[in-house]
Amino acid sequence: MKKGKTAARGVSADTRIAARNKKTILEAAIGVFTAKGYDGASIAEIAKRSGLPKANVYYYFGSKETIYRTIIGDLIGEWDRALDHLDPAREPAEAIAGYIRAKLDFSRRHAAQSRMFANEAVHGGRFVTRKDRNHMLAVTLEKAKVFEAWAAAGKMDPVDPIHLFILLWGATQYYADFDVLAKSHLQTPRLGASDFERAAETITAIVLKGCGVVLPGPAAQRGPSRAARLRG
Amino acid sequence: MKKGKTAARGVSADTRIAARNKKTILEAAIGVFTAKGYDGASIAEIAKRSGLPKANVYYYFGSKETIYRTIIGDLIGEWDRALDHLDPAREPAEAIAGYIRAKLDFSRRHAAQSRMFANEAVHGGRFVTRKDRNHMLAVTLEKAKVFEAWAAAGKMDPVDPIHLFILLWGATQYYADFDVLAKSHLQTPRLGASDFERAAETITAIVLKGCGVVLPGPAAQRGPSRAARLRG
DNA sequence: TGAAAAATTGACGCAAGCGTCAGGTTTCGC
DNA sequence: GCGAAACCTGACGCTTGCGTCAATTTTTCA
Repeated sequence: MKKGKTAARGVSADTRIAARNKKTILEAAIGVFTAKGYDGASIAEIAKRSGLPKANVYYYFGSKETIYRTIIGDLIGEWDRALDHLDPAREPAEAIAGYIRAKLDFSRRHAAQSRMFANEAVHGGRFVTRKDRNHMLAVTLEKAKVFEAWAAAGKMDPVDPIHLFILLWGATQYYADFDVLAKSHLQTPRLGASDFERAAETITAIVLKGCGVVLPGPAAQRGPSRAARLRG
Repeated sequence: MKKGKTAARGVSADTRIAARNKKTILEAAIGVFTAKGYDGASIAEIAKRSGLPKANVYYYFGSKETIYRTIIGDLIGEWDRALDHLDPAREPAEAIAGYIRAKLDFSRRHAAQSRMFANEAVHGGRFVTRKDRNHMLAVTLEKAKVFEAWAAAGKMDPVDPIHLFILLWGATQYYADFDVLAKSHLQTPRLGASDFERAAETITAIVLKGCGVVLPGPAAQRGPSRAARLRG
């Protein structure tokens, strides 16, 4: 849009100073955007937090929107990592458990970005590019096929894969996005490793059993997965 | 905080005109807050949407914060309705199924407020009063006890009740809060009744089975619930 | 070492937003 | 009908915020 002569230099490789400053600015921006939302965030505050004068922030990023988009774009690529766990070659039990744990772990380590993304989605994804949108859809559909393949192989119930995804996403995001509520419900001043551990156990247990996931191999424990233990 | 002589008249009963205008303003405000967030919303826009001059908005509500708090406060009371389903006297299968359905239904009918609340929570609940906070916690703990009672009675597995709650909340809120993502994943321009129906079926099936909920009565237990079929 | 490129910065123009106010009009109770 | 209360509103003061600019300092590298 804007293109002042001092606008960010786009593609050319960053010098060491540029790389450092950009990183500093983005980190500060994540904090401010997370706390205030897009509209509520001010460049002045981002500048103050990063210890640079406002004009210098504009030197590296042409506008507030550019900073925001950069962060969102960077983040979307990161979700993929957790999804790698859903590999069709693996057994669903360990794959799904791995995904849940990775997703929770990511939410915990990158709580601020998670909240930023949640905020963005709540407001309709104004700044998510068509490309990012398509990427997310493609990945989702690809992984949905994995669930279907497992079901076809008799390794789990034929659950609607998209809604299952939503359930997994919703349950795991909660701890980062609604941190303040989770802390209240769990009556702790801060969500610690043990809280996430317990969350992982609970979600994993319910989902695996709820989807009738068959435990693999010679493992003895197979629980009442398939044979719904209903009284006769 | 502020207390101009023309501030809202607080407790005194509203006249018919006051009631109508307040309602109009709140409805307009919900739309604006939902779209832009607290900081992004401007009184001018709320005024324009409600067809009243800005000064008139200030006549009824002393500040932006007052409007916002009013909406949030009104909403919190509404969650309780869905929770009424979790009555310890009922059988867990139908109680939980009823709760899931009621929660999804609420999310669907009050999507804007749901998103507003999500936004508020993401930003740390700046405007949720201590009282509202305590109320939510009390209600949650009370209902957690219901799950525990069912488990003690052998009607379901001893699942961590708080984390189960979070799973249910997260899964059901998703459709309202992250509407834009859900539409993308489900490849529909608009979430319709059938989408919510399918969501309810999937979540209910997974959670009931996953928590080992025993189906009650002599009624023939229909296997893995209504096994969700795969979409076309 | 010296000139070009990169980086830094204080100050500024302009727009939008919050909340106020004074004075007018309508409604309501009696 | 009439006075008081409720309601309405255009205009204004003041602050915050986005993005710009011109001028200066620092870094790079040939």
